[in-house]
Amino acid sequence: MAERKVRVRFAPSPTGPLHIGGVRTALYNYLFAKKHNGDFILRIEDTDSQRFVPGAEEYIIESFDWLGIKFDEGVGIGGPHAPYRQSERKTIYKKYVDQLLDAGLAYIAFDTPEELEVKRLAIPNFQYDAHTRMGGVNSLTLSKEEVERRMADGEKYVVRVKIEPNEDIEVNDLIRGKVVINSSVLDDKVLYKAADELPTYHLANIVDDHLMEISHVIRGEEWLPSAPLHVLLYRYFGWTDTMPQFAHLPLLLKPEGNGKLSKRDGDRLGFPVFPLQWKDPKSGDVSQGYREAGYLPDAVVNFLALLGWNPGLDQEIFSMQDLINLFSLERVSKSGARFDYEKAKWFNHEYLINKTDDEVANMYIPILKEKNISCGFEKVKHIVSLVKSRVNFVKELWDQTSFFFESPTSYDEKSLKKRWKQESPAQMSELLDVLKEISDFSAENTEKVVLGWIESKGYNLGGVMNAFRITIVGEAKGPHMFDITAIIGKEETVSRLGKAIKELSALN
RNA sequence: GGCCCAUUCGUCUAUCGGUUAGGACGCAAGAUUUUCAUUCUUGAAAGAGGGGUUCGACUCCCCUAUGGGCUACCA
Repeated sequence: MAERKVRVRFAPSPTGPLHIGGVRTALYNYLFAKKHNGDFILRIEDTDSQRFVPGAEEYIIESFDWLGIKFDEGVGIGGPHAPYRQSERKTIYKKYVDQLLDAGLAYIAFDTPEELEVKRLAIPNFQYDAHTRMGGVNSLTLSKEEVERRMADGEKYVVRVKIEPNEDIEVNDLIRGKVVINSSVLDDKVLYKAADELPTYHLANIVDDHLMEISHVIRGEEWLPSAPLHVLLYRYFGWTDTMPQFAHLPLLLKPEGNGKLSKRDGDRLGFPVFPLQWKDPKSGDVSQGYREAGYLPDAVVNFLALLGWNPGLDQEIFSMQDLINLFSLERVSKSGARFDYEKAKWFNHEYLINKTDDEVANMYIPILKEKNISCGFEKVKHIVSLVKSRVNFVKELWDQTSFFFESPTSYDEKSLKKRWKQESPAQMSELLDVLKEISDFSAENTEKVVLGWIESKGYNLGGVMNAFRITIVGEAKGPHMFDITAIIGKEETVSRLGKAIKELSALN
């Protein structure tokens, strides 16, 4: 095998937001390219003018930008094989369609979609192939003059590949090994539509991969059945020497139930299936995105990388560079992977606790601003350091820290029942007096004084501290009590305690 | 229906003929803690079924079952 520069591509169709499965496909392509010092190309396959959705292309680019997956060439970047948008390559495809036509490897067909629909209904397992094409309206059954007349009249036609039956076609898949399909089960696929002067996926894909010198085609398993058609096309064009190697990735499946992961699963089970939030331009429906849900891009990448691939190590946390170093197609699994949202959350938690307090504070400050809370950076940083390990997402921080900024407006029932005792009001009153006398309100000093007081009185440590906690936090949760009091300060501590004594005394 | 692909704990997976079948998420229990968490320890939990091949199969082959994909003038 001759040495060939690794060049791979991600070729989405701009028909909507990028599905998380597509993101994984792109990620594997990226990892493979970088591992082999190759190029990663973004090609937009917009050959279906009917399904084009405005904004989808921008969405795709923004998604990869967020995830830190960089393209070397393609739409938005440019490169030696521009243009990278298939709709801008019409004239290129036309030339290759004609080449096939001239060689007798493809033919022109005038059958309308309606006529074909009738046949499909009437004939079981109907497909346009060697057995049925002579019953069609095409350049094989019509005279040359008739074909020319119809074309001159502007009649809409398509170009179909002519597939010879009874031949076993081998596809060498890097993940699955040799896959053999008999050409008789293939149909004469449409390669080109005169109506919009655009090729279909199959033709455009082969021509572009060849022209762009793609060395490996890494795509979803849904393409496996048409892979034989693709190797046939390489053969028809005489490009077998440089035909890329194929690797078909297992699909991402629903977390529960049957079928592959879909947009609706996200809505139903309450998790994003798209990298970024997407607002459908037609319906106005908004779909959740990982970014908006509070995920860290590195966590998403790490999680996705391990969904269908495994380096064979016990380690699970990998940086992008680790993934690049370790990645290999041989270690991609063959069976579909069920999407596990719980594990995705765990990955985010791991990445979050590995962020510095500075980084987390910077992510948290905008959320505080939204709540009209202004607080110095150092103080936010201190608070974050105390509770960071408790959350999976930055936005969950509010739940764990609101009492640092606002005094409790109510007291949690369950906590009261369990921790607010008969003697609590009296003890809290005494504590109030003790606190008022403290001048150095640092965590260390306050703790020393209060614990000393508890001991001298012979009170139960847990009993006092838990009641105290309820008066300050509003419930039985949160970090070390004296860290809290030091942060909110003496005045606020005394005020909250006094207020709670008043409100809670009535209970007993 | 036809064709293709797949099948190890609930989930993601390791194992590439010989292991007490390993790890992680989740779950449960315990420890730590002034609370809640975190953390730590421990536990339950798997080779779809049936035939072969072999001294020996999770691992190789066949059948069945199940799951998935494709079957458009969509990608």
